[in-house]
Amino acid sequence: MAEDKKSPLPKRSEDFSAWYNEIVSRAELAEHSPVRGCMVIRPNGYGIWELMQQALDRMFKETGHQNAYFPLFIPLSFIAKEAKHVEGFAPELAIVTKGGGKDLEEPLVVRPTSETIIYSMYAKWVQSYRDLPILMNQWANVVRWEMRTRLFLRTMEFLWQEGHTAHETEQEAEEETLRMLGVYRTFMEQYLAMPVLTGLKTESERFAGALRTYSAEALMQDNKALQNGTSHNLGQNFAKVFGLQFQGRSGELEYAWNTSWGVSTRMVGGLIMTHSDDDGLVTPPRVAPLELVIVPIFKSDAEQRTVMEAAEAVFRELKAAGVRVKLDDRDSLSPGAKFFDWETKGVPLRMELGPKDVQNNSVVIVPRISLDSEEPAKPGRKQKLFIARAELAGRVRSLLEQLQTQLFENAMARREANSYRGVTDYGEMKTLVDRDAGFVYAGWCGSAECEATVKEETKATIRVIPFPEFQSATRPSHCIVCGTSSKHEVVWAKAY
RNA sequence: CGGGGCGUGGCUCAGCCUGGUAGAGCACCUGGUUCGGGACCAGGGGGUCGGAGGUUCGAAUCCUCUCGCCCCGACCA
Repeated sequence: MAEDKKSPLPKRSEDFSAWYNEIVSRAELAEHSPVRGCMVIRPNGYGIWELMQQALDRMFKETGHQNAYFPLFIPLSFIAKEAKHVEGFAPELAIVTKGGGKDLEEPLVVRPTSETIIYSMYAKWVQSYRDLPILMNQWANVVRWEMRTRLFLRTMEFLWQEGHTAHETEQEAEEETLRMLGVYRTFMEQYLAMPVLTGLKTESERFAGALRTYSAEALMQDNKALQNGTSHNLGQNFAKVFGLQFQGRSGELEYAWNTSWGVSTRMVGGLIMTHSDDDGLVTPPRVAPLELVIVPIFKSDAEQRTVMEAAEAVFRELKAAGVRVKLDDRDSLSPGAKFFDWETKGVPLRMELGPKDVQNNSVVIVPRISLDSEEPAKPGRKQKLFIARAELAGRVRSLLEQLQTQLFENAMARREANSYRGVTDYGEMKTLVDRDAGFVYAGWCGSAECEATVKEETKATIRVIPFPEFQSATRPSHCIVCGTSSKHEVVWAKAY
């Protein structure tokens, strides 16, 4: 690397928080709005979100869901109907009390989530078991009055999707809850290249009004956990307060079983904190608004003509092959400046195209992170791949896939290297949590007291009671806090 | 809500202590030379210093009030 002429990014290892903020800013993903706690999502950031949306939307449709839209305003009385729900959301509600210059008869809540309005409507639509299941999703914005905010990770208004379903039986609802958690996991692994632990949330971390909450938890590069998506089995709690009833197969009236599940623009923050480095943003190709950028290089006018001609041909070829590609023809920046620019912005592949390449009928491609599957870089240099023009489209496709895979493998290796299994000594756990070691697997008796003790003493919380495939070969026998017999192996970590 | 910090061209900030009506770097515009890892030269445009009030011949600078933002702690996708 050359000496930075522009002020360098804060080092990830020295000030993670400043590093994160600078990446969001320099990659032009988002910025603060004039309103405290809200964010403006800029095209580079929104482009990532759009690709996330497209992939998820497809997956939701494939699992039988339809999109709909419910209103932003919810009568305050609706929120108040479900006791736990109000209790959970009351502190973070934004409430509209005036409209058209007059006090409203009933205050309107700006939705923090839409269970109440949606199930009140489902109640009108459902008569019989034949009307079930209802499988719907909505893409929307929601507002939760937060005290402290971070761009993407926690803002007062954020974008998300919320799936809401109604079923005939508890079992169907549970299957749906788990199916959608599985969809999230697949999406996070395959698109975000982000390994996640899935499992059950403890009672204290449960969604307000749910029977059970499941989540997908990822480990960020500062070894803090990020809850990246949740799926709730709501039981009949909302059905009962909104009269969501149907006539069952045997004739009597029954309450429907609901689920809800959501992921938000928080995932963009998770993406940044999972893959990015001291050179800037790193984006997995499948959610990269730009997969490849072509930087032409030339000196004389004659060179410019031949190089630009070749660059345009390459551009057309890749575009036709379905690659999200850009030709950076700005004449105000030197090639070197463009390299830095696109690196900061996280474009997966950079193509350098100069007179020599035109001569050789080849191109140079530099991947944003180095690929184990390719010729290693010379010491102190970036990995440079020389690719024949004839093989271009195919090689680009395969490099993008390799990059996607490499990112997932790197993230997985990092998570595993920062996971501690079989921890049985509370002192040891405290030490691990204190130095932000990552995920700590330990036994838990199931009591809220022990959970609260740890939270108070270490700031760590139970992220998840992991599904069997994530559990350790040897199950812990005792609760790490109180020493009585262990009910579950749980994963502890400090969280966002 | 408690603690800390900050509001000065688009951005980052200096000037404030020791009042004399604004500066730098970056960015931007024009022209030229450049171009394989952040180019250079020359010329140029742009701010009344968060807001209100006060002190003073004179306020970015001193005083009072006020608004806003950022960071750190208790809640949350």
